Amino acid sequence: MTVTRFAPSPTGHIHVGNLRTALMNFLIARKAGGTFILRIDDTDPERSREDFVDAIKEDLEWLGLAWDRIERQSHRLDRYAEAADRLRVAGRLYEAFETPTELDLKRKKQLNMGRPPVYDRAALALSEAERDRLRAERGPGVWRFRLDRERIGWEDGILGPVSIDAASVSDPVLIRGDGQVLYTMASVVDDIEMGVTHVVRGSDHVTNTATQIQIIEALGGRAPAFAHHSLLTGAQGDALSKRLGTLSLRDLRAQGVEPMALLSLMARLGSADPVELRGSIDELVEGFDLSRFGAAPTKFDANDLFPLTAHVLQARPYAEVAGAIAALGVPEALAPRFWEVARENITTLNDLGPWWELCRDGAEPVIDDADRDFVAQALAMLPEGPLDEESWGAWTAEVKAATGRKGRALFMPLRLALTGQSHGPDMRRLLPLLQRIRAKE
RNA sequence: GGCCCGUUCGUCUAUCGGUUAGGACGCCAGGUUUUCAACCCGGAAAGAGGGGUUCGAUUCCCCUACGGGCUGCCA
Repeated sequence: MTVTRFAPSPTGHIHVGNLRTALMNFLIARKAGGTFILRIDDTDPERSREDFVDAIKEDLEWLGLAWDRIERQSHRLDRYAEAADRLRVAGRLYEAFETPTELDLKRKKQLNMGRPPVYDRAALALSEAERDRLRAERGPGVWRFRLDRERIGWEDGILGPVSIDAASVSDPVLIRGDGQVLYTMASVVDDIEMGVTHVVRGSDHVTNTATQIQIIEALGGRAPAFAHHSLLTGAQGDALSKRLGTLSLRDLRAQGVEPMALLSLMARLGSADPVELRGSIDELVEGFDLSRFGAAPTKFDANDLFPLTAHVLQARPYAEVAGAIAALGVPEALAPRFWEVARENITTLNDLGPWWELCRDGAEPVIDDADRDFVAQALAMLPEGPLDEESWGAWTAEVKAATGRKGRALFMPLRLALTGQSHGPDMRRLLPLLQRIRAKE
């Protein structure tokens, strides 16, 4: 049974980087017919916020990434405490009392001497009496996991064989001085107890994986299959984290990005398979292959989302946008035709508004001096009363016969006079929708 | 500074040592369309640099440069 999880901490909104992780885990579970767990990493009560939990769920629902199970780490504190006890008994957890300032100093010293900034394990040499004294003086210490100093290797689902020497890594702090359980610990305990079989996460976790493998083994668990995807960078190669403000899912949604456009891109970006717009999540599942992803940092350009979004919309039946169109104030009698006409000329649903305004209010005519007489003559021939899809053809044929103009010289001045712009929907179908023609007034 | 990963068209990438270095997106040109889009067709466009190994390196090894990550009582 394949079990994957997405474990966001509710300290902010989900952004494209998170989404990539979430999507990969989701797709792996779906493809294997397994379970996808949404695990809210809310062990830190100071920074976790309930409104972010809601926002995360809302974003995932918007995308259609349904979870089979939801877990909250804040409900599992006793499990972490129990695991910590087992590690203590096994002699793998030791209390350390250095202050952050002291640690910082140690690191700087090591760096100056050209040595790796690895915790020196001074606390391991403390006697019982010294520990009691420090505890009395400074309060409870932090609890560090004693790493076995050997090379830790695994077969990574994306990176291939990876190995890290534990001697180049500090013994990780698992429990803070105030008793707060840290990510490294909570994550491992949950993965073991929830039966997680596959973990996909960003390559910023590679070193964590090495230490977590040892913790898992110390707890008698079996390490899941790990895979680390590359991190996204901005289009210029700059770190994406600097620009996350504009790349949260909420912002993308507000900009009109369609879920399937976003998912189609994220499921393929950085992989050897081409980005193809998929119509459904099932199709995404089918075409997903983790082993096709590369290890190099991946440039992400939000602009790539818009052509995909335009494609999504062009294929969308009226029934699915009826609500959005009604919200613009388009009368029901006009709405289906309005959609048929406008959808080929929009990038996002947000672009619908201006087209409706054109239909409702008409446009300030644009008339070239050279065409002034021609346009006036043509407008005089435009029939009064309701227009239909035959009107444009009949009218322009009549104008053509009267003026001798044809082709672009015939049509473009009329388009400009009626719509105020040179681009737009098919005039034959647009004309009947125009509620006002200001050039005529 | 240490550790880990990486570097092929603008972008994402293919190539299990011998290829006219392929595809996709984007871009450009043409066709179609009264416009735009869509669609069709065509085109431009790439192996970071230097050493090895080899009959032969994009491919294997080393060095350099560059990029990303980690080096937290964050996740």
